[in-house]
Amino acid sequence: MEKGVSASAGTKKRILDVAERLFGERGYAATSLRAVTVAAGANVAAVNYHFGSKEGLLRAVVDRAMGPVNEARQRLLEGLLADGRKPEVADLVEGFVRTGADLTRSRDDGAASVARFLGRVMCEPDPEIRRLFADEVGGVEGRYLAELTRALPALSAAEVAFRYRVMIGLLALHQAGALADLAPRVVDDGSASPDGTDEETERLVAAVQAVFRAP
Amino acid sequence: MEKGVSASAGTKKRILDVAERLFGERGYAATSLRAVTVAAGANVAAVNYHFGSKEGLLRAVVDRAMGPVNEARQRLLEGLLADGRKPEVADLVEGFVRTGADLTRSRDDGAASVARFLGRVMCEPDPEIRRLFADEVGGVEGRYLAELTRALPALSAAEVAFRYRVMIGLLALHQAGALADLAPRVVDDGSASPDGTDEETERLVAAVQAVFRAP
DNA sequence: GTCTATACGAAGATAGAC
DNA sequence: GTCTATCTTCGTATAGAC
Repeated sequence: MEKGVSASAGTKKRILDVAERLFGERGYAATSLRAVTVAAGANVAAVNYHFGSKEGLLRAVVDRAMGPVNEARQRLLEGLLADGRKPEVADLVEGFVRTGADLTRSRDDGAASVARFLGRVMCEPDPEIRRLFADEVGGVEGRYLAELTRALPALSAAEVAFRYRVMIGLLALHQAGALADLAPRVVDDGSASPDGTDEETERLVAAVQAVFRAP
Repeated sequence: MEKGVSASAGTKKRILDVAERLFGERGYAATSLRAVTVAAGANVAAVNYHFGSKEGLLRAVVDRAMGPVNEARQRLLEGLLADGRKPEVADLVEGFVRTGADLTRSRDDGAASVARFLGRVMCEPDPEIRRLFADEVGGVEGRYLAELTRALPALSAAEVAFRYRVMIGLLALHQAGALADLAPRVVDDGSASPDGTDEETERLVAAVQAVFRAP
């Protein structure tokens, strides 16, 4: 237990890494534990040992993936609320979307796969998975919803909640990569951003801000 | 072939109905042919006989479900283009979204299940399914994209295409019922619409219009 | 032609031996 | 912690009853 860097700890991490990638690529239901374990160089039963079940593995992957996002959102919200300031809707939206979308660059390995995984999980229809995800995410997200409601006194709570769901939904589709191929893409006209900034993320932020700006 | 209302035609239709419902509830990958056939009171092999394969069944269900939607969109577009008029963005969006969302009421039975099925299929990650769906839907949707591009000369083609994908994505989430529970719903404050009109659809139309209105 | 009964090989998850 | 064995369930194929 000293360090845990025996072969075992490596196995556990490897399973998490592979599961994250495969769940993201094929979806949770369509991914077999066998596919996960052989790709991780582990035995089929190792999953049951480490995580109890397939759903336990999913929960562990979600935990690990959402941790940094939740922290970033927490910090960002505290920044926006510092000195008793009243945060702007545009800033709340931008912060929320960007902390999700920027996930792609925030991890050492498997950059894109975390994002795709989370987006994919958010789109899963299975009520059990939805509940699992809501558990993990509920706390911080709820605070954003509360702040948005406070910043939009002209709108009914139901209206704000709807737009909030639109934001989460679009973010999920974006992260899942589903937004990118829901329709034939227009050939890129050379306006691709040169360095780190992602054009699609910018557009997403702008779109969600537009939704919240509506009367 | 005269009428086809022997017991057989009933079986084929029943399989389609059940598949539509189950694919919508659990997703395509997670639905077994056995679950479909026992619920339809038919034999496992009947699927293979009538549709060739599981994917053939999916294709048939998509065909049947999208037919009326494509027709409605086609008619609507022709109406907007009549007399050489140049359609408004707001009308294009409203027509497109509403023809999708109103699907719920347009079918005799299994009203909601068609919509959920289509939304669910649109969210499937499997590239083969995406291609299948694109085949079915491409024609009419492409015309809407073209008209939107024409109606928004100030925006780059890539920007219009992005917003178009946002529209499709939100519609898919809405139909899949995913928008409804992506976040804790606010308790309905009694403002529920009295008769047929769906409050959520109205909000969706407004949200998408807002996206297209952005600079 | 429609449909059923049944079988096959592959792959899945889990339990228990080691 | 790992491996093996087992039991289930999957999609598909075949043969024949109506």
